[in-house]
Amino acid sequence: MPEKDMTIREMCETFDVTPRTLRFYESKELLFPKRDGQKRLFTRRDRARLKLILRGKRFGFSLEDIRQLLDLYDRDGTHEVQLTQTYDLARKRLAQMEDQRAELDEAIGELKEQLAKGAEMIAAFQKAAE
Amino acid sequence: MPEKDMTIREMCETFDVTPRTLRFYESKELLFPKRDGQKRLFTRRDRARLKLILRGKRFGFSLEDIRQLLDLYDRDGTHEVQLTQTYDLARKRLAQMEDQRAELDEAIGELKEQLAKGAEMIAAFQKAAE
DNA sequence: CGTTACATTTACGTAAACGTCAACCATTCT
DNA sequence: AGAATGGTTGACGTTTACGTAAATGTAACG
Repeated sequence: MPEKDMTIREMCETFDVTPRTLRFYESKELLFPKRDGQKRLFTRRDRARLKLILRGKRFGFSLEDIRQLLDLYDRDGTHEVQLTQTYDLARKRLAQMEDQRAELDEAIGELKEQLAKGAEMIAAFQKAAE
Repeated sequence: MPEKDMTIREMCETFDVTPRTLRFYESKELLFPKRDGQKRLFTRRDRARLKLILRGKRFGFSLEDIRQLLDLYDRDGTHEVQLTQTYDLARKRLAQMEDQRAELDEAIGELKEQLAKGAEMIAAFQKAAE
């Protein structure tokens, strides 16, 4: 099953993105839809790439990072050097994310403390108001 | 001890921010330094506010949120309504942060999986290269 | 043939939080 | 006096990931 190429609308519905987004990604050389006259046709390859793009975004990679990663895969995913580069970038990103998580945890902790104090104050007011 | 007012430089060193940042905060009505002629003099009040601003930023509040919170405190921190509003905003923000942490955890988990796969592939290559 | 629906390109707009000049004033050291 | 130091006010630049508007095209429906 070749799973026919998809129009921009179909892509939008399938991946929950806007047309603007797809055109933007094309302009950034993240996607390379074929053309039927003027209209874009997104191939299986484009769909695969888009999935990776969206996943990458969830990971917090920038589009530029993602482009480079995709290019690495494309150029020659079978070379160890490139695999290793990709791997290293991902590991760095993971480290960042874990740092971020630590900070977030701290902030959450602090904010909870503040909230506890706030709750006390409000309670005091309500008592006083009786 | 009135702890003399501070110049912009002193503030920068004390709080590790740039002059631009302090002027920017003033322009956004987050700080209200006095003037000695042209020069800004940051009072104890400004320092207190700046601390809150920086803490707020760590919590991920926008400057606009922070400004509103500071205004609430300023206007009349002794009214229950306003306390409650502040409290609610903080709780909403906390909820956001916890959502964010959940997403981040998910992404970290996924990325770790990917890394594991990647590590396998690299290992396979290295084996094959022997 | 007219309308409706959906497509295209180009280009400017947006948001946040400052950074980075430029040009100038005011001390103050030498 | 000249130079260095540090302050000031604009005002434009930066970054990222698109949004939005304008003008135009194309294709199917009735």
